[in-house]
Amino acid sequence: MEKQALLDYVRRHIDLTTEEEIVLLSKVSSRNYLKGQYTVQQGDVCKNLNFVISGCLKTFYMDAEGQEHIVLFAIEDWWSSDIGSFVEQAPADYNVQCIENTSVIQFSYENLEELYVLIPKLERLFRKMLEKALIATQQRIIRSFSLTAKDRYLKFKELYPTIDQRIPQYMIASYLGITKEFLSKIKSQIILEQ
Amino acid sequence: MEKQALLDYVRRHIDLTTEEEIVLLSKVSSRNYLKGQYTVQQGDVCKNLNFVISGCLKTFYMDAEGQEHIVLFAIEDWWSSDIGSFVEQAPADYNVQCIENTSVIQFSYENLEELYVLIPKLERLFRKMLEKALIATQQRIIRSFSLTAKDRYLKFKELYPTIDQRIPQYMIASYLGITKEFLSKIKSQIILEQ
DNA sequence: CGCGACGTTGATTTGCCTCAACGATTGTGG
DNA sequence: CCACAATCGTTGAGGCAAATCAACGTCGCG
Repeated sequence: MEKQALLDYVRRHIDLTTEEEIVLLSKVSSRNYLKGQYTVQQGDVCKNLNFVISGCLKTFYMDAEGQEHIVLFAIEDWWSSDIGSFVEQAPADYNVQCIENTSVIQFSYENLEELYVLIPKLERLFRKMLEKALIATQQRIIRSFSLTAKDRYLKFKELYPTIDQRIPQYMIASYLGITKEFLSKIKSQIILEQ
Repeated sequence: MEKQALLDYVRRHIDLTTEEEIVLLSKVSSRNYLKGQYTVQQGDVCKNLNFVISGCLKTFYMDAEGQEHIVLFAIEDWWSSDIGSFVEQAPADYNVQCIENTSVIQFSYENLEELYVLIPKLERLFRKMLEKALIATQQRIIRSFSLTAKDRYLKFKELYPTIDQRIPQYMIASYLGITKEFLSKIKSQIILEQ
């Protein structure tokens, strides 16, 4: 069942006893979303931290002009939430929406706080997850400042080949910080080159 | 002495017993750097996580054209390191350099790993620190995509008024992802407006 | 079939960069 | 105490990457 994928993930980072694994699973729940559904909306408090079993989500900011700016994509084995809203239990700055039919394991804020007490090793798990997320996010800032749009796109394909093939181009453009028109021009230019 | 500032910081996030505080302090060391000195250089393995007591550091990436791109500034009560290099104990992508004479408390990689075992509560402290860092870094990406250079500068001044007054403009320009010339033009434009 | 979602292409505009020259300030050694 | 270099900031001319706007193409689906 779906929770097995979560256990596999956890076991790659920390060692839990069988009892601890049972406690962990007793405090999470699984949920399915349809393509297009939101798991968080700007202004709401983000109640869950989601571990993605299958499918794909985007976390995005909607600016004053109605433009979407994608903070991150999440696919299998990734975490998805408005983390600021979740940890502060404050209104969300971002929207999180399913790009495909999506299955997740949910940690509610209260249950996760309980779990940290029941299984202190989980602090370590999430510390490591956050380290990775921070490193990746810093690298993305550097890429956005030191590379041209074309090179950012090529790097994106290199880093996330599976995502590139699954989602519409206009979302990739948003993630890269460019318009869909310009990404289209970049792609035709790349095709001409080879 | 300097280590008091670290204790104050720790106490704001977790509760340690007196014994634990003593253990913690026994595993860290304080160090002073002069303006211009590096705490990490690109290619070296980052051996320490630094908690800033006084002074200011910049973490930056030097690209193929020799241009600096600033990942973050760190002042009093902030953490400074190439976190990717530190957690993987792998060659650093970034340089960390002191912009002022700087005093830090250092956690060596080995001592921090020991400390996580001796005082598991520290996992929680660093989890929270990383949450904050990730949230701030995500917000910076959104700002860099949704705001003009001028608005990013105004936001920077709003978020980090003390940093703005302490460091040369060309570093702020680098942090904002623009050239020093263009920041100069932005500033003169702002002055004209009021 | 026809509509909506997504992608393409071209003309024009613009935000920001590059390059170059020129201050202003500080520090340093003769 | 002054020359001078180094460091940092300013200003202007010209150029380019990417945005905007608009029109059109394509495909899947109710």
